Amino acid sequence: MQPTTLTHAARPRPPQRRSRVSPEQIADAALKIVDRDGVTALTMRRVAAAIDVGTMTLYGHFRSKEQLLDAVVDAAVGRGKLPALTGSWRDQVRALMRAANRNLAAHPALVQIRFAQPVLRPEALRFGEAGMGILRSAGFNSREAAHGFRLLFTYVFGFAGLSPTATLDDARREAAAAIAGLPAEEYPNLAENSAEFSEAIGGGAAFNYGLERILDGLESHLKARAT
Amino acid sequence: MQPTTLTHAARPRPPQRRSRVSPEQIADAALKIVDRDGVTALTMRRVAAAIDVGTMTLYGHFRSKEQLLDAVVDAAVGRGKLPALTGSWRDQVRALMRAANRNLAAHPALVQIRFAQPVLRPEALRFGEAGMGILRSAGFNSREAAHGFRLLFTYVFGFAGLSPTATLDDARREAAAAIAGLPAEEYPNLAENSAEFSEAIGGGAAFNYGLERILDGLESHLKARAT
DNA sequence: ACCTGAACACCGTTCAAGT
DNA sequence: ACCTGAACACCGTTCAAGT
Repeated sequence: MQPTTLTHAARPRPPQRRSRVSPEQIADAALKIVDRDGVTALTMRRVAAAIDVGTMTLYGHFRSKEQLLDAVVDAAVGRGKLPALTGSWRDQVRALMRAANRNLAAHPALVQIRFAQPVLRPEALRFGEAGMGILRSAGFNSREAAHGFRLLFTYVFGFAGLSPTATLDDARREAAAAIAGLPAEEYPNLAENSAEFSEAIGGGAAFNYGLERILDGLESHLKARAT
Repeated sequence: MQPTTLTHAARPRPPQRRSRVSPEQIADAALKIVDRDGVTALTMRRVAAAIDVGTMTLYGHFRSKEQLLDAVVDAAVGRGKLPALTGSWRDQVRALMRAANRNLAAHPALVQIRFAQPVLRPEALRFGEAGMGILRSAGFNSREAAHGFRLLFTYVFGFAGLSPTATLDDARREAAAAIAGLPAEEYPNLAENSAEFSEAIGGGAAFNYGLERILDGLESHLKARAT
């Protein structure tokens, strides 16, 4: 857009034919928008403007916005590397799920995208591969490992999806305020445990409590089968 | 719109001043659209057309589309009655969660709406009230009950969110196809357990397996605390 | 060959005018 | 007082024209 002065390259053809954009550049720009302003802020026009390109140029790389969203998921998932997996199966599952939770927390919009369209792309399936491997090695049979992984995946995913978009403290205050507005006779248990209920709507302690209960449940199932 | 002939009411004032619409009528019409065509099909213009009213009339009852969505959630949640709660705490929690799962399955769009905006409305909080009551009575302390309910809620919600929008069989076929397309050396555990992995992505058996593991985990925590 | 402005068929919502 | 058409500032995407 602005006149550029390239001192090191004085070629006969037009100075900068608009540096060709790659699909990766586009996906990165889209991910940045989505992380900063949420999934509703992601429009083709805005992505194009962010990389200083005509809107229609994006359609040379992606057939539709949906396909661009797939690429955004890939970009975000690929960025989160799997953790080192050592120790007991329980240690390994814990590490894997915490890594997934961290990655989803870093890219909250992933969850919303995931809901609109199931993600069965190679990058995302690495997570399933790792989980199935741990559970099979631990002694779960094929069906149990599959269901067990699904349980863990569902929890991690649901937790991220339910995580407040505002700050956690604000969300807790809102929850407490909502409970305070209820008739206490009709909602005695919420009224009595309002602070704890509001505290548990998110955060690391809540995540870990749930994860450990699930691991307890899987472990007791494994032991019951062994005897 | 069309000229109507009202034989039974020949009043001096205009024949049918456009029967006044209530917020409930609007929310019901919106819920019907959302259940039939998904949340992306829900537009103010379409809701208005469905009840044969000018688009702007809706804004006489709801300040914004977001507020209308809140009312849609209320309408859907209010329709699903809480089940009778009898038996052990485990029986009661199971019944409650299965009812919630059934209700979310009946209104898949609820999950998407819920992700966009936390739902802290009285109707929705009845579910939390019931859950907290059961867990407190079972002997969990305030903090444990809150975290335990959050775990259960997260699971039920996540399960519904991850449930395929297409038919379950189609989704399973797609998952199996995606795994078949992966390099087996890099994804050995998915390749070996492809059938079970695809089976576990949804359905009653998968839901129940996860729920029972969570209940196992909560129960072992309760017993450990008792000793 | 590659890029892209104009245009089309939609949105949610404001505003001013209808009755 | 209640209702609502026109208009505004947006969308995703098609199409035809630019280079």
